[in-house]
Amino acid sequence: MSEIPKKYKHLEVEEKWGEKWEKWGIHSWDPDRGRDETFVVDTPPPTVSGALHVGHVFSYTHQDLIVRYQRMKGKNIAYPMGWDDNGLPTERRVQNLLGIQCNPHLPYDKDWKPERKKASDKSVEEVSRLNFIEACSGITEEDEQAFEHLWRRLGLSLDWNQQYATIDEHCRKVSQLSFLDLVEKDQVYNVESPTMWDIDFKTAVAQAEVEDRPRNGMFHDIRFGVEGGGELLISTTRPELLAACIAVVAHPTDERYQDLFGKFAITPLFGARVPIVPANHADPEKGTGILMVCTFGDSMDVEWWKQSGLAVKQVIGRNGRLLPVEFGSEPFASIDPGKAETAWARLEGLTANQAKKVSAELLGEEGSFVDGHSSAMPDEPRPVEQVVKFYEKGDRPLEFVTTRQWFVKILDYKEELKKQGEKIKWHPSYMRSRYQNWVEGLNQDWCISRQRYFGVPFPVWYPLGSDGEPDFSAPIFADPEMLPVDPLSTPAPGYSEEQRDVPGGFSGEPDVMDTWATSSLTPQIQSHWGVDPEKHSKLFPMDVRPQSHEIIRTWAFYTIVKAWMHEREIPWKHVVISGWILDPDRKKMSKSKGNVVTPEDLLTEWSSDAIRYWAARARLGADTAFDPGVFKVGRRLAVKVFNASRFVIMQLDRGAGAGSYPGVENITEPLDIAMVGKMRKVINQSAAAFESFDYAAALQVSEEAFWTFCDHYLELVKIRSYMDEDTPARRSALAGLAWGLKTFLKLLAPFLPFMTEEVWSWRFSGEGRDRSVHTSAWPSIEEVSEVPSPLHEETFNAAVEVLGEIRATKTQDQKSLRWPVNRLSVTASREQLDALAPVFDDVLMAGNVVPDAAETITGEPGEDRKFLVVLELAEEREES
RNA sequence: GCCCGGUUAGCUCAGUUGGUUAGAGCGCCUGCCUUACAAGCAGGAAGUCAUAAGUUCGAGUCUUAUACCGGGCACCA
Repeated sequence: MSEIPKKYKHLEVEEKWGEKWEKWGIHSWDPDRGRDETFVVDTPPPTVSGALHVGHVFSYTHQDLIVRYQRMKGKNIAYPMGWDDNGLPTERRVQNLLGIQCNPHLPYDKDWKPERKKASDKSVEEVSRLNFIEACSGITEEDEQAFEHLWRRLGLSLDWNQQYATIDEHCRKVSQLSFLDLVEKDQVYNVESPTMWDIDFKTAVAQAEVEDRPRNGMFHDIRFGVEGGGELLISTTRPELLAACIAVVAHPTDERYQDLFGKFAITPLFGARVPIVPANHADPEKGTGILMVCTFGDSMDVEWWKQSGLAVKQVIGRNGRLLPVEFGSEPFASIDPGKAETAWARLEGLTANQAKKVSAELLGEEGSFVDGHSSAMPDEPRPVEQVVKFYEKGDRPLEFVTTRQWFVKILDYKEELKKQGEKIKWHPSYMRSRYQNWVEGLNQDWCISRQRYFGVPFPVWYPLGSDGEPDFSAPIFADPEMLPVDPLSTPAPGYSEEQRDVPGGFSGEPDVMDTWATSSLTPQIQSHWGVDPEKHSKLFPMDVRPQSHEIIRTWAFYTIVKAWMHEREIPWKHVVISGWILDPDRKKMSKSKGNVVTPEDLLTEWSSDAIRYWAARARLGADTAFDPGVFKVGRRLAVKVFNASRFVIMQLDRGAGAGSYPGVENITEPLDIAMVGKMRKVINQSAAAFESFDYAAALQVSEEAFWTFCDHYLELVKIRSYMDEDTPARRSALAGLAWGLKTFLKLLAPFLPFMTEEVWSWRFSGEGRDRSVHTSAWPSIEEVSEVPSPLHEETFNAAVEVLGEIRATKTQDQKSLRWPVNRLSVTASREQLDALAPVFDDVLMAGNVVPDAAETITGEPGEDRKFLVVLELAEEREES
């Protein structure tokens, strides 16, 4: 039996329990238990190259609350930790930290070692692909350690034996298996077509990674000639794409342009002859009602071009600069190639933004092919508010560039995917509509290839013709036994390394998969789909996917896609969505706004339990303010657990001897019975809340009951438990205290894992499951099935109310609460007095009323139906 | 334009199927060293439940509309 400390030192205690839990292995998944008794969590793998954020603490705590409850319910918990280290964020971080850039044409240098450079050093070193990948791996390892340290301090009950990283061998293997399975099922294809392209990262991006940003654009009215005479005026914000114009369109019903349909327009500057045709997407209300279609200004252009059969005029290159163009022949035919070339000479090589200005100048000067006008711009450009698509991590607008990419077919399956969403339970339920909205709005297949280096390679090669050109229509796929494979270091099946990149040989696919192509497989990764069928059957489909709402359209959606395509299954039964942390201005807290607080500092200052309490108060899905006021309340609750437990255990040790406390069969006194009666409700409500993932409601009901237990029950039972003789009354008090405290420690254990474990260890720790409060059985009303129900429902409240009146009188009289009462009379209805009678003696003792100086009077209840309490305080107080 | 949340005390939030006088904590004010806890305890002040109409014997709760805040989707020459 340990000595009970007087003060709580959270840093020491938290470290102690972190180590013990690890040593005991109480968070480990047991592979021998069946699916039915297992609770499986699809833990979000954080982007390790991002900053540790208080938002992480918030949402990971939510998962842990649910997990800890399920563990106490006896479930075998599968709660792994994954790290999302592959992909762009890591590449960016490595480029910045080490000042390196990948040049895939350089050979591997085995002597090269990554070194951090000084912030002032702006130089950039080029390294080979493999050196670059090594550097990325090194940096992510450091980052992962920082996360792990925070997770352990926060008390997340993760199974550290079950870890994965999205770039590790296992994840590469599963990702490639997934790809090959989709090839087999004919759900992927590669095609050369216009794709959204980030000109800075020089990679394709998927629809889900695109965000709209408002921008101030300029409408340019441009004068086009009409073949056979006449002119028309189109409005555009992208004059720099004029050379890419392939047609001019207006709405089929637009009166103004009926005569022009079927004719050809002549573009200014470049003299291209383009058809004038009707198109439904032209809005007569907007601009001049007639517009140019370019390859490609926006997604409408792409769509219209696809059904037009016209050739592409690509003028924007992969770096966002205007490409060299030869005028005079298809597709850049011109009625005046010389003039076109002169104009283009001033544009070629410029960025889109620079070209916009220069184009306007050129148009204003001499661009027109219309008789009687030298200028092709009758008016100055006018400002217009527009919305432009950006890659979510990018700084410049996306362009549509024609490239060869791999796609997963999702557009064909919108209905099926919506149905999958309906089979899953969303918490809160309204989050389902975000998923449904997204699926309904899909307009592109899922582009999974990225022109990056630190990612999972495609297990694909292409045969080279005698001309050395790859045949993309006949890709060579890896055999599953080869996985994971890097097609740039391993030759294609049936070829030798000498045949790489030579005519008649083969060439490896240089692209890597998008991060989401891997993280969409977290259930399959954890369950070893395709690798270990038995393990897979024990872990899949999973129970719960915790995540935040901004990645419903990516992580949740793609995971649902993969589970459906591979096995026609839902990946998990429940999705639980955490909200965001808002700063006091109600804006999302983010690194860029500079208002991020370091999580480690918070834990040090307030204790892990206090921070967990704050997170636990937020309902699922609700955005929550960063509020130190709530940390304080959490700390107060933890300290209260500490002090109340000290008191209860001191009473128990004194009255019954350390460790051998009276059991619940001794609970015979009406007050104690009434306390048990109240607790039955609390136990039921808390469990019901946890079953529906509403940890916040569970906390609320347990917390409130605990304060009542401390402020009222402990006060009322105190004097009886002080008694020196071993009477049934005292035994009942001690039994009530012991059961009550133990029950509260369990109810609060998910929220305050450190404090409750600390207190549990003083006297309640036992054998087997009872070694830790966190593996002990969740409270059940079965434990107190022998304790009778209270005779009156209101007994406990009556005691609290009358004692409250006594305390109020003393306080208003500026006397201490132990001040003696000489006389007391309580007037109330028959019914109220019946409720009070069994606990009246406890009330008198707690109120320090002189024995035999109290009376109860049956009368009309007061207007407020409260007890009418009249008392006379002692004049003097004896010094003790 | 379509869709989803939210609006309750100065602040942060509860408020089940409609049911007496709308709750808690923080903050504020007053008092109290009380054989667990001053990191405490007791008490107090403080709300036109965003607005309007409706349903009802009765609305914070249900319906409709509006306003504001936040978010999602679509469109965006």
